[in-house]
Amino acid sequence: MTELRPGDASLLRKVNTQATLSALRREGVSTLTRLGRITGLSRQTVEAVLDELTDRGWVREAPPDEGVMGRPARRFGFRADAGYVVGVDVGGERIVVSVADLNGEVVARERVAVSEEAAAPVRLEAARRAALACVDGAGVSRARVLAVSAGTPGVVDRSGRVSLSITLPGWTGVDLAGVAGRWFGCTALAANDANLAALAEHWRGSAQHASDVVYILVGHRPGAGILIGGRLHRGRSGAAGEIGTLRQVGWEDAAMELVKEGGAAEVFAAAGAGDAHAAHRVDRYAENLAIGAAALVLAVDPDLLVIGGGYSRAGDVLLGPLRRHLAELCLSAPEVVASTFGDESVALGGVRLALDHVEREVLGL
Amino acid sequence: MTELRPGDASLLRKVNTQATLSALRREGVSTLTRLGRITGLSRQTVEAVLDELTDRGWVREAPPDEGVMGRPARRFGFRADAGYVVGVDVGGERIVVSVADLNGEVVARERVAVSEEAAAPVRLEAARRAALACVDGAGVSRARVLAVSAGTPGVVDRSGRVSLSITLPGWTGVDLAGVAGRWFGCTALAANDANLAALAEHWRGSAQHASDVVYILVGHRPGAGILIGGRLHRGRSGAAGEIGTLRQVGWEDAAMELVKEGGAAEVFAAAGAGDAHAAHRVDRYAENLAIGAAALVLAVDPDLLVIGGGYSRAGDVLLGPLRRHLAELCLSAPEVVASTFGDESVALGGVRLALDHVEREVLGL
DNA sequence: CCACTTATGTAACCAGTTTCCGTATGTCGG
DNA sequence: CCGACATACGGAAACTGGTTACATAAGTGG
Repeated sequence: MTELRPGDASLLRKVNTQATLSALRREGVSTLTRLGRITGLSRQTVEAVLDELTDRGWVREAPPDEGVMGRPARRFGFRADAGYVVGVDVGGERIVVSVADLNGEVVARERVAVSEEAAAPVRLEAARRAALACVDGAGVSRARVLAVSAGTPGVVDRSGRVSLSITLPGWTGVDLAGVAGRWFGCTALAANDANLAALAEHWRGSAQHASDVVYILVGHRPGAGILIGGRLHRGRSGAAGEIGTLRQVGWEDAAMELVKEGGAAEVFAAAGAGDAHAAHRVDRYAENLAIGAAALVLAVDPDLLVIGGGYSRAGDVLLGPLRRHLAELCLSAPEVVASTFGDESVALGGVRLALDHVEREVLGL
Repeated sequence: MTELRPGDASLLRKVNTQATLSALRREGVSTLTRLGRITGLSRQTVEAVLDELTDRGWVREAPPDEGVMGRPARRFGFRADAGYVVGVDVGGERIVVSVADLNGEVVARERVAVSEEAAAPVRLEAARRAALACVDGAGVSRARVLAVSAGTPGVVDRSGRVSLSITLPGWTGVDLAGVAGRWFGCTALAANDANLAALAEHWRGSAQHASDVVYILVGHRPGAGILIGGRLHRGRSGAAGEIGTLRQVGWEDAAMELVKEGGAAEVFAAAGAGDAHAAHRVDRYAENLAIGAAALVLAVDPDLLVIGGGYSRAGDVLLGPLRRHLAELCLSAPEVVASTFGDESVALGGVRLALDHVEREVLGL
């Protein structure tokens, strides 16, 4: 049932432009002949495509290599600085911003604390300042920002509006994408933070070789993001992965248990050091977490389960018990790994989502 | 990160062949000019494509229309009888077979009872006989069967082997796809029954306009199938949707409750007639069912929840309470509808899966 | 300075699509 | 029965995009 539109010759050019461009981006800088070999296209075609891309501003000719045999080849490079994207993590306690070029190289980061009790306008203004400061600090003209993506806890609907937030005051109903779009006057997207973190992990983290991924962002209130076939699955109302809502899962009060006496970090540290009482509490937490994780794993049957968020820093102190409980609950539990990015992952996922948008819309597929 | 292979001119022909063929299949029988208008291609191109398809045997020229103005147009039709596919439901108590042509029109059905205690070889032999009888009965040459798909309860892995069956004796480990492939000497696929039923519902049933679908096959032991973006999502080991495994969900014994005193059908009938005790028992069952359904709904956030299987015949007697309990458990519950096909749905889904395979592999995309 | 290596540039050719126009073949009205 | 009209077919020419082949350019190395 694949709806396939017919095409004339210009479709070929589109396809070949796409292929050449993505090959060039993988290579960084490359010669015509080399690109031809990689893509399987003739040198002529590659040349025509690159000429067009140069005109459009996406590609720049680089000085030829010296000291090699034979006539020096013309070299071309993708103009990663032709545009930039911004990923923003609007969290409960802090705002993290990453600015990246079109290669996804992060050129600037920003991190500011924000009160968990901050009202929505205050939080949004803090995010705006952080985003602008990050772009300005990188020496990037604001006009060259092509897309912004924001991630935040809670349910974010298809239009980028926060349709339900349990933890942040006044956050429900905020049109996050709409607001973020006005920061730079470009298109903006918004999604749940765990969703973005999952994207980041699949892009450059520990989930690179997995196709179906469940990512659980553990913290005060765990959230989850799902990748199906390497692509973000958000669901009808953007609520995919919100398994924590189910009372039977017990995610609501899982963390309460953990922070009852002292901070969570201390508990993990003590458990790691051999404190039996702390280990027991971590085990209880892991057990709670495993029920929700198992529900997601059984529903989706992913290749990989990634654990991220603040508590994931505890590493195997948390992952060990979690694996054990998960194995008890599931027919065949997938591999469980920790996130490779710390609390940068949401902003980095925002970068990826924004890049996806740019690649689709601006580069034109 | 869409990996796009470059192409030469022959790619165009492939694309346009595909587009023309699918347009022709929608139209049934059509003229060159009309197909040209629909696809946006020139009449010449359509003609060339159809000539090629005629040579390859997929298309046949039909006698021209009479009584219309102007020169009679050559008419072409898709040769739906160029091949056939078989869908088989290898259930606990019965085996259902559907044979369909390449348009998916079901040309023959077969249904035989089988004991729930039947050993695997007996069940397989019964399925084989039913499948052969169905094909023979339709007057279809066995050699023209291009693909077979079988659905069965339990977990079926990517290779079509039953990797876990709880209900059927000796069923775990059976290479269902391998066995079915020998029936007609063609490629065979196998999947979980709820998965196939979900496909059927999306193809021609109540889920036609939904993109993400959760289908729950209710019965002695409920199972679930998931469609993401209209495509079957089976997961790493084919276990996607096996939420019933989770003890907290309580699907294992949900039906026990219902059949404790008398048959399930009687309970539903009594509840429908106003028997308060029966209604209470149905409500209890619905409550149990709703927990697992909620877990799937929260994980996937589908556009639609379809309830199928034997018990779904009870209609709103079951769906009413289910909707109520689901609304309590989910943030925003999706629409809940009953399956439109009775116990034909699994076999019909098998037909669809087999057709997908034929369209992809044989027609060549 | 000459041999060698590698890339470029030009021309011919091919595949697929479209446009154009003349021709064929039917219906309809007188 | 015949001419007007409507509609579709069939072939030629042009265009776009791609490939192959080959001569030429521009370096390195002895």
